[in-house]
Amino acid sequence: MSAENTSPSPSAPAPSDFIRDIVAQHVAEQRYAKIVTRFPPEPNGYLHIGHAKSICLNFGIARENNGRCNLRFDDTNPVKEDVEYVDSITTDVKWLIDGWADHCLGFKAKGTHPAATPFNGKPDFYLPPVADAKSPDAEAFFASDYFEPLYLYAVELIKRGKAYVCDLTPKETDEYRGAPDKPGKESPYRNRSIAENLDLFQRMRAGEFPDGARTLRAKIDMASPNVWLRDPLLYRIRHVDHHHAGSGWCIYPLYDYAHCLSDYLEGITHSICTLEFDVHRALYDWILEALDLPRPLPHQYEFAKLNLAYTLVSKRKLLKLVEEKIVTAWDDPRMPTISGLRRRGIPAPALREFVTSVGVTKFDSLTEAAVFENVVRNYLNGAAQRRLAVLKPVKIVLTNIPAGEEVACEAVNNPQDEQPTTRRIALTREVFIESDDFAEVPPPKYFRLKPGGEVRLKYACIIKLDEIVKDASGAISELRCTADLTTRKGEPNADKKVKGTIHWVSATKCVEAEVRLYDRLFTVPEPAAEEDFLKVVNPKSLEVVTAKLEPSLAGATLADRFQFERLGYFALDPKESQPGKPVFNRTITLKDTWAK
RNA sequence: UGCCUGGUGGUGUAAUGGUAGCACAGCAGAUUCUGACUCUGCUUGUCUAGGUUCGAGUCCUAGCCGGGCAGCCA
Repeated sequence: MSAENTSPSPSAPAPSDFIRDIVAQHVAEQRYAKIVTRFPPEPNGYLHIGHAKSICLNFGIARENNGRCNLRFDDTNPVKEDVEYVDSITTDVKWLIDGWADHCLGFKAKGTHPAATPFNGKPDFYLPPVADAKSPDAEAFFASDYFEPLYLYAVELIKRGKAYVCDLTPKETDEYRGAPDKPGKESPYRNRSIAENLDLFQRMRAGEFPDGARTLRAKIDMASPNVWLRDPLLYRIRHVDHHHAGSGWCIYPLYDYAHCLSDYLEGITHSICTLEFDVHRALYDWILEALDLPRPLPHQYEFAKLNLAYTLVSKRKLLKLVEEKIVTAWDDPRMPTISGLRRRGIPAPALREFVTSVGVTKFDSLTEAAVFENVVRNYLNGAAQRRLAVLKPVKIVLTNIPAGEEVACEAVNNPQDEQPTTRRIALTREVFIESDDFAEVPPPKYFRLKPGGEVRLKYACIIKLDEIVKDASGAISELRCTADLTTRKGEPNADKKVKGTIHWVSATKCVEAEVRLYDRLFTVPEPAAEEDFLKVVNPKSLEVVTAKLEPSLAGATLADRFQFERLGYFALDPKESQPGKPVFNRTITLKDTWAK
């Protein structure tokens, strides 16, 4: 990959969008010493394909500008969060950016916290220098590591008369807020003295009050047309331990308060989020300005999140699919989670290519599934080794080949390679072909095997169907054919043309494997728009078969990507495949323009 | 009937006052030892109405339509 090529794959042009335009302008005017972005997931679920878009945007901007992108857990709500998710998210991010933007990944030394350090004569907090993300002593950033500075900033806000402790109940707070088209009402606790606020806030931290009894609120404007400016809550009381911060706290900051200050502490320059946070930007700016902080302030930019046809990207709904056992787990290969896509066999560069190709705008769009499928096929077409496999076998007996004889054939590993390599496969008396590749009563324009018809066995020779043998129940037990060995490569009739070429495996030299065939999880393009998305789950999203594979597939490794010729792209299941007992997942089918 | 934001072929996206382009999808054909890939051709678009301008997808005004926002979630 050339140094100036900033795209997710070596061949595509460097991406350009309205956010990158803004960053480019800031770089041109040297507004910041270094471009620093962040990816701030809440550890309350697994990352999905929508997050992949955000990851590629944030890390992409970092790598294109010799900057950095911090992985920061936005873990301010201990009630919903868990270390299980911290681990899965870290794994997923690293997997997605590996070999592309891993050198931009901002991590810190394990266990470190910001230290109080004056800056330009003002009190401020400094983070330790970033650590090598590949070191075992490094970890991601955590908003919960900033609880102490955040608390001190809140005290400062109180001292400046810009925050107060409010005793309204949750219900009252709601009523006082008013409605979008109706101004709110000021809290009766709004004008407490600074001394009283300081005392109360300190006692909130000390644990003197029960959950929900008091909050810390910003003093802004209860009549603002933007409801997020109507004295928003900054802190709430929660007497629970925190998965990362431990047991030291019973007050926890809310998103709006924690996020902008976390960005500030980390020296983030461009804080990129999705459209629904647009109305929060005024609050983001208000908090930072109210504190009169000494260093350059971060700014928030919003883009439209990814919507993909036939898929859901709501953590709540994805969790429901797991809980209802509609899928086996968060990383079920049918899930749009990053771990599910990985398990399905989608290569990280293909995922990056896709989420980059849809672009970055403020337009709420719905991307067709075909776009994703095209990118995956395109990538795999170049990357996958061709192999022969039969999913639903029908036995063929080549009556003119003696039992025990092996006819050596040469198969191409990948015709897309500039210098394709080959391997040997053996044609034997008995072989399996795909049941779809035979029709006793063929439809019009059927190119495959039919009574009295000829077809080529790929890499081998042309065969002619002589006889259909059925068992007592009328089911086909075998097809007796004659092989024309003179049509093999290198033989006199090698160039003989037949309409159909089909795949096959030797019945005596093959290996068996479980193969999982996946289809889309939902039957409608917009499952999220359904009143009950569980009612549009595709009942046929998974089919399991015992397939016959060419022997070389017994040596498949997790990193391998295969095209089972004429069927699709397949990869070993990293979770359930065992040595000697392989399990393959179908990543995606080949395009099929043959009318079914 | 509040605030924010957006509207370019079927879908997604580009054009930053100067030839509406690209990708995917679709259709037709060529090629093919994968009905894949590849190649060729075709269909289809600036929300509406005014205005500014030599010239408007782009700027202005009004309207229409869509999305988001009223958690002690993020």
